[in-house]
Amino acid sequence: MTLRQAEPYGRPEKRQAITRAARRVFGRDGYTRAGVDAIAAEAGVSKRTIYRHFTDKEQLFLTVALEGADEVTAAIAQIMDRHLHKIVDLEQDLIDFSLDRVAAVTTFPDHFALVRAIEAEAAHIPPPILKAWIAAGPQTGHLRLAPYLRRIAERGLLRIDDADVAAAHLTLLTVTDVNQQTFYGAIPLPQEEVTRLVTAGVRTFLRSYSASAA
Amino acid sequence: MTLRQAEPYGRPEKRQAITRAARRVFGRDGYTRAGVDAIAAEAGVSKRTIYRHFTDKEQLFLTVALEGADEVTAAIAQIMDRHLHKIVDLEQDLIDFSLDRVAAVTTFPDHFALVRAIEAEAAHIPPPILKAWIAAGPQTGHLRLAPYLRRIAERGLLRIDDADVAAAHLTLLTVTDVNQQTFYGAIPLPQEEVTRLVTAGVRTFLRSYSASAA
DNA sequence: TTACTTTGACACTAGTTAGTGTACTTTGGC
DNA sequence: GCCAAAGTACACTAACTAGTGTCAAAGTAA
Repeated sequence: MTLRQAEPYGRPEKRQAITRAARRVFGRDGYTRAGVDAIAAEAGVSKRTIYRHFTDKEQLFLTVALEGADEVTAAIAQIMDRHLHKIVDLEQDLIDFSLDRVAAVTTFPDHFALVRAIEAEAAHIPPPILKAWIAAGPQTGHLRLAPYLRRIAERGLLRIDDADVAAAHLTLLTVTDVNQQTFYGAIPLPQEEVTRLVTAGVRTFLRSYSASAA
Repeated sequence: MTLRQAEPYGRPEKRQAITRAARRVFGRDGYTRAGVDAIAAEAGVSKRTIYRHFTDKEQLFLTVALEGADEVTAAIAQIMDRHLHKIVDLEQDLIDFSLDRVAAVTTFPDHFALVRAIEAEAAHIPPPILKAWIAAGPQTGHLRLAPYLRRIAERGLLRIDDADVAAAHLTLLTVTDVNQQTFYGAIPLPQEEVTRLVTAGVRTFLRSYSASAA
């Protein structure tokens, strides 16, 4: 089972149509429920073509998952740079950053619906591939956030022992909290409520990690 | 669609055999993959009997989900009482409490495998029933934890504005962190790693909520 | 054009699954 | 031992699904 196809096949626009449709249908229906016929219809492509581009329903799923993770990771990297490059008001900047990060879930609804599907399938996905997914997605988020926090700490605005732990905690207190309550966007939450959660999370984070604390 | 059957039918031990088997199979395979035949075999019961006790595969699933939530909630209540009734060393007590709470996931593996299945199905579960599930399970956890924290704060050991928020944050920093990394126990994590995560979470919580902080 | 790759339409296999109908047996209270 | 409720065995349906085979059509590059 290969993670990515080495040799490309067919017309790229067809391939893209397939992956986009697959992302949508997998996210909407989950892996098992999603039918290859439905994906073909959604992509405006013959089912036969799907099986020429991808060997398996499983391979299609995993391809879509990994490619989507890359996309989102790139988007989040931009959000980090936008909000955490230069700090004016640390609390406000962290809140704005977290709100944007949370909003990414609604910006890529298909992908995050797919994330739910992956977590559901976790027990059925071969461990090495699952690890690859974690590495491409969630883990990268932490690893990229940590250096920003470290730099902020170096400027004397935070007091951090282990930046990786701090990054994980900030994420838990904001993004994870919201995602858990909304089931990754499946159940909507009013924006004001999101702001409340994120603000509370950032404040708890800052009380714990601010430089002024003992 | 009724949440619980008003009029009981059949022999209770059969019903229990069915629900236990269903919990296991649903947890192992997920809702869609799980076959009613498999559940019947696992329960040592005729498929026909299942359909005499439950109208639907869906109703069976939801029944199992709600009943399991009650069980786990009761167990967690005990853990809270055991660790948070009288506080000796706050940090150590919170760590021990959280470790036990995390361990509950492995104590009820079938149920928490089912939790994954529920989260996966979130978009396909009728909202009122999903709300009932949230109320019976995770939410109750927070609501019951909050009073303990409030009492500890009243004794001057914590500084808490909103006990519900504090309860949510403690849970996020410990249980949620571990659950996310292990996919609710689907992927094992060495105990020492669990202890590290929980300890770090409790410390961050305490730095933020301890009475000595500004 | 020619030669070649890619795609489409569509029928088809083979397997699975939810749920039902029915006739028979078991169980447990009286 | 009687009887009604409960459970079993099993055949069956209707539907759905992953994946393949085939052959013709359409795009592409020389």
